[in-house]
Amino acid sequence: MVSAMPELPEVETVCRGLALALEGRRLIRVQTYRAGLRRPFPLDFAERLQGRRVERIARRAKYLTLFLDDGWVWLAHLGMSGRMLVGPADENPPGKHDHLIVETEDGRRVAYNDARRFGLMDLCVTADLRLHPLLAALGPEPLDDAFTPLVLAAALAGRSGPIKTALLDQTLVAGIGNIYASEALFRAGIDPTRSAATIGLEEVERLVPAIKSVLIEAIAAGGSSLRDHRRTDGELGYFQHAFAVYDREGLPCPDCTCAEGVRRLVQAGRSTFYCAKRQR
DNA sequence: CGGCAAACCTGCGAGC
DNA sequence: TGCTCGCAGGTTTGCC
Repeated sequence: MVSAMPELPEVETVCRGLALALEGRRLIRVQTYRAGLRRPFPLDFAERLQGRRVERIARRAKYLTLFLDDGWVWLAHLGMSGRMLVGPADENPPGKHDHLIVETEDGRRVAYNDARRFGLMDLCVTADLRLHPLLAALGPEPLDDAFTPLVLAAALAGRSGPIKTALLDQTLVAGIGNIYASEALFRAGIDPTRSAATIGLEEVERLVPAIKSVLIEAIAAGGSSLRDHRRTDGELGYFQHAFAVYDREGLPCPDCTCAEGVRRLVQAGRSTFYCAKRQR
């Protein structure tokens, strides 16, 4: 069994699990159980996957890219509640919210399960992948060496909105979501409500390593399992136990025991968690 | 262009 | 036990 929930570390965890199950394998059976997710599946989606061998699986931001042997790429996004469940190919009927099931020549089965159906599937010619409308505008990968303080500082300049909201903008840097935005700002000691443009270079020089370290540690932990995320082997990720502030309203942060504890506020409709004493 | 609210859809936990 | 409300990891659209 496998699955996921989607910020960069969770998608990376799913990517690695899927690679173990599918790379080098031919898809001998593909079945969809509804017309699509947040948008319709591509025309003849199941037929176009059927019989193809999966050569390689990679991740770009929160997207999974499965490279097929006919020069096409299967592009998948997990939305909020999407999982990839890996198991033996048996005769079990599709489970509740299973929307797509593939079976491999060596007897494995991967079910895409997504209660909220915010996920997305598409097909794209490999040569055009970088130009795909969903990928073309994405910012740098935060774990790439090319993602440097100078790059982030340039992206933040001129943005009047809060730094926390800016980190969620996938065109600025791709892959950070609501959990890791709060956690990275805590590590960097930066108040999430500050205007992005006011974050000085020395602060950006703390923020970039903070982003990288929290993502790397979360990947090593198999991601964070709050509600949905599972690893490919069915185990829970455990990084949620390492949260300093996320979902910890009123509790002390690791660095201080101020009476009010971690604060929660809403920015652009999303919860933000931070320590007012530790973050300035 | 920037920023924000709402919408997409279902499940779950808290409170009554 | 059961109902209602609020909230949830993401992205897109539309309005100001």
